[in-house]
Amino acid sequence: MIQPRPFRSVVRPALARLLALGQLDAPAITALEGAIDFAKRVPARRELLVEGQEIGDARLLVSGWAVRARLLPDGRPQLLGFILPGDLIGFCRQARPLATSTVLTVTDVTTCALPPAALSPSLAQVYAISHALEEAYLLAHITRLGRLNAQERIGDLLLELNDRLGASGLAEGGRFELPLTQEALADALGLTSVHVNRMIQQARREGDLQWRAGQIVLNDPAMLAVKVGRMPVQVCATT
Amino acid sequence: MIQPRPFRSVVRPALARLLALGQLDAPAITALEGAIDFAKRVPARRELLVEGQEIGDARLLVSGWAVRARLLPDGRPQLLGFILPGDLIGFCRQARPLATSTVLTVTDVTTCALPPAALSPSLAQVYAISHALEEAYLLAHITRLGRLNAQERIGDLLLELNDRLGASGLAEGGRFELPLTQEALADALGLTSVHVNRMIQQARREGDLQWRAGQIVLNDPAMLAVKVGRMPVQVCATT
DNA sequence: CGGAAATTTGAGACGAATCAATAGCTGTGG
DNA sequence: CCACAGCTATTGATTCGTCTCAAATTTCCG
Repeated sequence: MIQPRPFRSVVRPALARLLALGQLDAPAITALEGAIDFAKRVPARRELLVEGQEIGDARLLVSGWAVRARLLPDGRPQLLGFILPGDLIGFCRQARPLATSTVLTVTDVTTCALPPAALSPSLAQVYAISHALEEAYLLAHITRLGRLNAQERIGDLLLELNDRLGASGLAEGGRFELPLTQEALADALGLTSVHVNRMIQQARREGDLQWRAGQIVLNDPAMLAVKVGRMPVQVCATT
Repeated sequence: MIQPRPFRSVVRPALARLLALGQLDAPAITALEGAIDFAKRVPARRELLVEGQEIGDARLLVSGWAVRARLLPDGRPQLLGFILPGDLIGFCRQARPLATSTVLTVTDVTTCALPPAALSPSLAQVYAISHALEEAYLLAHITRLGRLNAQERIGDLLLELNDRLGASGLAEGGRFELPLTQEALADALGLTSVHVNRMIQQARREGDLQWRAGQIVLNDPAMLAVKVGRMPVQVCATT
């Protein structure tokens, strides 16, 4: 029998992530599955949005990783946040919005059109939660940069990624794919790649993590969370 | 003749700021003026929202300053962003939202209920722009903490405050009230108050600014912007 | 006027950056 | 299948920016 939806297994994480944010009714799920079937591939290191340019229609990241980044006058980038499967891209409410940051693909990626929120109240609610979470991650990033030292920043970011990927089934037991170079990590964390390297090695020596061939294993996420003073994220009350 | 609206002069900045964000139709302005007439006073150093607790109805900051902050386990606060007259407080779209940060009054403050967006499309648009701007300021803050040195961080933040206060008429020609201690500045910028002090003095010596009795004067905002590599903020296309 | 808060100053320590070089890995073409 | 190019990761030596601790001074406010 021919498989009608070839990407189904790849697609599950994005859908799983949205479902983890809140109940979705049948029309919403149908619309999302339909949209995902028409997902388009984009190679690594391409611009999905450019800071200051007009944003077209919002999209959903179906698979792969992207980042929000800002390029400084001196050429060095500051990575503002990571966009993972199930995250929205360019979702805003004002008319004729301009991108406040550049969005770059990190890996090969698939994205699809975002079904309109008007389609279902449950869909609108999930989008709102997703948007609120995105802001919460920005706040967490400010705190990381403002008050944590290098070792804590790395640990805290990896824990956030572990949590977020966990919601879509892309992380389990502290283990997940991390398609980032140490330099990219440095650009996110306000450090140099040399120093990130030293701190990663220290974390390895201290038994906090393993990292080989793009695979991260956090040996004890709960313990690491205590070590770096991490706080959980929640944006709405669950009944 | 008796003045019907005693706060009118204090109130203008908040209204001016909203008008600066976009056209507002008559019903929207009427509703805002009406809401502002019932503004309530809150003394300095009170919590308007508490991280993790449910947010009630959104409010508008009419006068005074507030901050979004996160308290770390070790007790030190990280200030995430400043809330100025005309800014929204607790504006979100998801059901039963929880505050992602604590909001503290810095000075004595007045706030009023936020007229519902449903009242007028122009009001909804202005709220959306305000919300998008708030996110843009978070991104700017991440960049400050991630890639600027102490001197640049201070200059860049003061320039942002100058721009934002300028939109409501509370800053003019680089001059504005700054009701913050050097310690608060340090808590926002990921520095110590000792180091903020030294850098402020250096900025004074270099002729970049004056700061006496809570009044800041940026001697040459445009030049300072070049010096710290500052980028402007814009969130939607103006026709 | 008195006391608390905020600012200022100094000396020394430490974390992270910088500069520079080496080693490992990946893919590509001959 | 090997050689080479170009990233990515690793290591070392040194410098620099910011923190820490401590104390003095000024400003603010009741």
